[in-house]
Amino acid sequence: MHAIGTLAKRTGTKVQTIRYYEQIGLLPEPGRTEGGQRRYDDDDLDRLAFIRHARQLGFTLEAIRELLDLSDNPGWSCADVDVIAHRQLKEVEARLARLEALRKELKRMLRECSRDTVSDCRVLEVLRDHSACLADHGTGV
Amino acid sequence: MHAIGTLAKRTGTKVQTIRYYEQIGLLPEPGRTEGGQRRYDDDDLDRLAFIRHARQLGFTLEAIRELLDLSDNPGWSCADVDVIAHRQLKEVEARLARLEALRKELKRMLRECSRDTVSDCRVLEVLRDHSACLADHGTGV
DNA sequence: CTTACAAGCTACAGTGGGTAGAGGTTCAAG
DNA sequence: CTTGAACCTCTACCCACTGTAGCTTGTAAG
Ligand SMILES: [Zn+2]
Ligand SMILES: [Zn+2]
Ligand SMILES: [Zn+2]
Ligand SMILES: [Zn+2]
Repeated sequence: MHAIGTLAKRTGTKVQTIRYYEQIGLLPEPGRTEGGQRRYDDDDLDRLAFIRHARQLGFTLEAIRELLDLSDNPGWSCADVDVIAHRQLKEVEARLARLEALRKELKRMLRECSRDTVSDCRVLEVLRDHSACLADHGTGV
Repeated sequence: MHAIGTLAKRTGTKVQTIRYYEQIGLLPEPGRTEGGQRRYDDDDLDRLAFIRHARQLGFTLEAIRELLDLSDNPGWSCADVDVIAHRQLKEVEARLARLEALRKELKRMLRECSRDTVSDCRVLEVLRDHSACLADHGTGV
């Protein structure tokens, strides 16, 4: 039986975060001492470790909820699990593409700046006018 | 003189977002009609376009506030502007590195999965146990 | 000039994923 | 038995919006 602080230390989670996961139904309500303090067993520890690791891999709490549900049915096909992971991969790849474009444009802005006065600053110039910008983030203005 | 909806359409911003920017002091309070509706001039349009473009490049509203302040002093050195842009570049690069690691691990998980039952699913296995994971996201668990 | 209705207004709540603090209680070591 | 670290609940806050409810204003057609 572990106190909440032990769980926190062992999984690298803040105590408040553990209570938050309980509140949103991601962790089950644990047993309590007579005085009302939470006490966890090793299953809770494993479940929290799973959640934290999935969070580190960028899964949303909703996706994690689905994964936990699936993981409770060991005999089922893992196709659904893989669909969730694949969706996550696609999201990561989309964000990567977007960030890569931003990185390129930021580098270019900085490279082209003469480092003189604000009125000549290439960075501000590009920010004022997307047509001076090579990134393809939408066409507003 | 433009109504708020015109500004919204021309900059690809939601009407509520424009009112939000005003509320947090990023856009000045515009004039009003007798009936109380906001009316904007072309300077407001330029300022909003600047904000939206900087947002598309990932700058935070706080950074944008600084950039706008600097941009109001055309004679100053643009060193401060470039510091802000450089900071933003570093943040983008850090996120890129992190996402790249996630992408790699997600791909590996999916490649190695036998696509059989949940109990054998490689995806779940890796999520349960970081030591089966090649990503280097901290040492918690 | 009336009427219809799109577009505007304010105010407040909610999103995701937590984090911080106030103010009080309990556990465990010495 | 005392001390004090760790626990408890509750509330509010972070970012950058977004959505809703319930009302008022502006404008163009008939
Ligand atoms: Zn510059
Ligand atoms: Zn651009
Ligand atoms: Zn699988
Ligand atoms: Zn891992």
